[in-house]
Amino acid sequence: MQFSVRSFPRAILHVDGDAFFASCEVARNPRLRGKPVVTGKERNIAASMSYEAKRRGVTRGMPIGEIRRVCPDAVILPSDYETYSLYSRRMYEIVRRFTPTIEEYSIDECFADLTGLRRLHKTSYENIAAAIKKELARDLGMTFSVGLGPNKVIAKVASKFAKPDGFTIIPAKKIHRFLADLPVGKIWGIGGSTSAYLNKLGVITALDFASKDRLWIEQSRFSKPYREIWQELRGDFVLELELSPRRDIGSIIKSRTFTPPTADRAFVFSQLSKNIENACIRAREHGMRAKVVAFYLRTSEFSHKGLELCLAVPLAVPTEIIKIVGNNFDKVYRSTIRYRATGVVLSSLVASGAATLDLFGETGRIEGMRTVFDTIDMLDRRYGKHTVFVGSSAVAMAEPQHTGERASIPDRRRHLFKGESKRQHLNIPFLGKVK
DNA sequence: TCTGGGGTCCTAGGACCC
DNA sequence: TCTGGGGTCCTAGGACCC
Repeated sequence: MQFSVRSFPRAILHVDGDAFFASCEVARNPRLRGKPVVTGKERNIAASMSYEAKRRGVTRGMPIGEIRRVCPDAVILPSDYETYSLYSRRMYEIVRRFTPTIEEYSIDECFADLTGLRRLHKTSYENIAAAIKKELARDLGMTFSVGLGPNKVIAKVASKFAKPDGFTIIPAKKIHRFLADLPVGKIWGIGGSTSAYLNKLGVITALDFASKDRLWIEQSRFSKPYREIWQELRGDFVLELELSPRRDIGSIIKSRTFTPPTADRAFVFSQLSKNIENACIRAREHGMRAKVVAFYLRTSEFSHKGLELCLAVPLAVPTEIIKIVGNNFDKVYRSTIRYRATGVVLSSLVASGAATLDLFGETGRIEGMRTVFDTIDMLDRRYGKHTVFVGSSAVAMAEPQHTGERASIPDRRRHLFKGESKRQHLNIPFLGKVK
């Protein structure tokens, strides 16, 4: 078989969190270290378990009752996706210290392209990969299995080769050694149906597949994804990384014009609230919080007037920002002037990760809100934006004739925040009660 | 009105992933 | 190996138009 001559025509890294959810729980609460930890209590089945729990016989999907039987001292916790996604963002940020070319593949995995970075870091690809792995463990308090290969498929083989805490380098010339004993169905992208078909054709191991020639592949009528996997198993680089945008943007602007112009204070403020909400969604998408908030009102004569506010604590929580802006709104608003637009600028953004290294020491109230809005972000991703929205934006959401939005408002748009009282219990129909 | 090739768009279903 | 829900990608086929 003819594999690539060079070891790393491209140097692709795959990083895979070990027992990620359980590891996040341990990282957050060091007293759990060394104990059998299981998450998934809210669904009554194990979603993720520490290696201590795995050694005691706990498996994915095992009912809680059975877990207690096989491992009576298991620490069983409900899933806390807000925390897991926070650790996930931190993971990406650490990898980004070494390369901007990263694909955020899933909550506990990413790919990174190290090609061309030997000069910058003045060392080999292997040493760069080792340094990334070391910083991940040091800064996150959990282990990762890391694989380096000439493409994504081989990098995946490498990271799976030794788990947990694995570190596997597969230069193109050594690929065949790693594929010889690997069942073809273990390859990323080859599932049960295709491996059954391959087995019928006499292809049992990944090496069997990689050794087939192009004519055989064409005659066997494989679709594009399988032809690409076959190429990558031979050492070619085919599957591009789907690059995830950097999160450290400088500022976020949200503005909206409405017609006709109006002097209605409540309406203008609700428009501004809606912009703040949208800007905060953006900030949280990027894992950032603002230290400075500016808002402005544009008059029907196209002049505009605004105010810049410095926050004591970096925020990406709309209710807090809306409250602060509300306290300063009348410094800008005049009841005799008709307005045609509002806008908000969030600037001096800081990464939530950096700003929250002392995350669990922050004030309870804001921390509670952060959890609420992480949950809302999750619902937005799942059910579409503005499934839930804050009370002061309700007028803006419900008046399509002013904003040009479609008139129909889906049933699941529930008004969850009554007024601006501080602590609410949100009745989110899909999740039950969320605090 | 018919024949026919070729393009675009949409949908359904299969396969696979986390 | 199974559980389960949600999402993406690809392909094939149908409808439609020129």
